[in-house]
Amino acid sequence: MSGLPEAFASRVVRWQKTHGRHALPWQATRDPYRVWLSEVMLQQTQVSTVLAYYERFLARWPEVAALAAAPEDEVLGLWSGLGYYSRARNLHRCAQAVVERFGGEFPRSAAQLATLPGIGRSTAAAIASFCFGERVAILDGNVKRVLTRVLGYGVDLASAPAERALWDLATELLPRQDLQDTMPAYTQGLMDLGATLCLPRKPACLLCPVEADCVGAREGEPTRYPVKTRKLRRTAESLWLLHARKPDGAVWLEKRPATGIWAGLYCLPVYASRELLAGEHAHATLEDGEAFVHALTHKDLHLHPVHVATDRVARAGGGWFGRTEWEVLGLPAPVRRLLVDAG
DNA sequence: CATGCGTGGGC
DNA sequence: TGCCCAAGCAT
Repeated sequence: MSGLPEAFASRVVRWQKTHGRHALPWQATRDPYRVWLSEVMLQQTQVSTVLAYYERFLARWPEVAALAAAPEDEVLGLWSGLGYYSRARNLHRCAQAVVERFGGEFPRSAAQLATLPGIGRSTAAAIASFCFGERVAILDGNVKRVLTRVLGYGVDLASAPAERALWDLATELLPRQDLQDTMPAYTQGLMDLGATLCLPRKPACLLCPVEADCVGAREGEPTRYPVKTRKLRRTAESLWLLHARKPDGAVWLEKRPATGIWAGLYCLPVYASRELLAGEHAHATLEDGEAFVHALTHKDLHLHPVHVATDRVARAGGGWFGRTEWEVLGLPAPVRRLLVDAG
């Protein structure tokens, strides 16, 4: 391998220390609780979105035992709006597992971390490398882009063998010396390269510390990587939302089932058709609100609010919530928006 | 191995 | 504007 690995790693480390990001609120610590909290929030979520949520969580639960002792509904309430809500429920379960299985201290190896709920291979490696200097590779979206370009790795990562091979290559490229110092900077450096220079559409190769190593740059078309042949197939679905309000302004909400969309959140009653909704409220005067589209990654949800003024909803498992009550619940973003707009 | 799972931002 | 993308994981 012509000595590429060592040169590559030290270039990334040196660049991170001088040109990488150092001011993010979860970077000034090796406390695994804070690093874990940030890593889970950052899964498929951009830094700018996470910042406010991270500060609120840390202020509310300064350590893992406090989070473990919280009610799940309160965790979902603070997570509300961040998306991918299974992360919040796994976060809570993980905190409880750290307390119960590990006496309140996060385990110090990536292998042990990966046994905890919501911590997969990449998140485990991020925590272990940042906090404990372990020599383990992360492979998130940013790093996949950086490494496939540097290596000229032209196999579609949708195939599992291709992704396994890239994990192996990522491991070979890791630093080999002075790991307590180099591993945190290397891990952060790959993320920073992907987030600030090695961009999806317009990579800034002239500023890149590993341009000399980069097959994609040498070929003249780094944006060819990563290769993606599979096309995203979008679908659409219509849902009707019963917006029942009492004269005092309270709203009828139900906790959603533990699986599927918005699992565990509080929500207006959801129906697959106008007829199903109307059939359940034959005696009430229904007023159709303005439908709107809520876009998910794979699906457009066409949401149809149906307003009804009543103080009786004949459904099991829900309840009336006044504004100060529903404001702090975990609500789907479009439902929160609808309730806020309705006053 | 493929799919489901949120939301917001960039171009 | 319709895509693509974002510090992925669980099933």
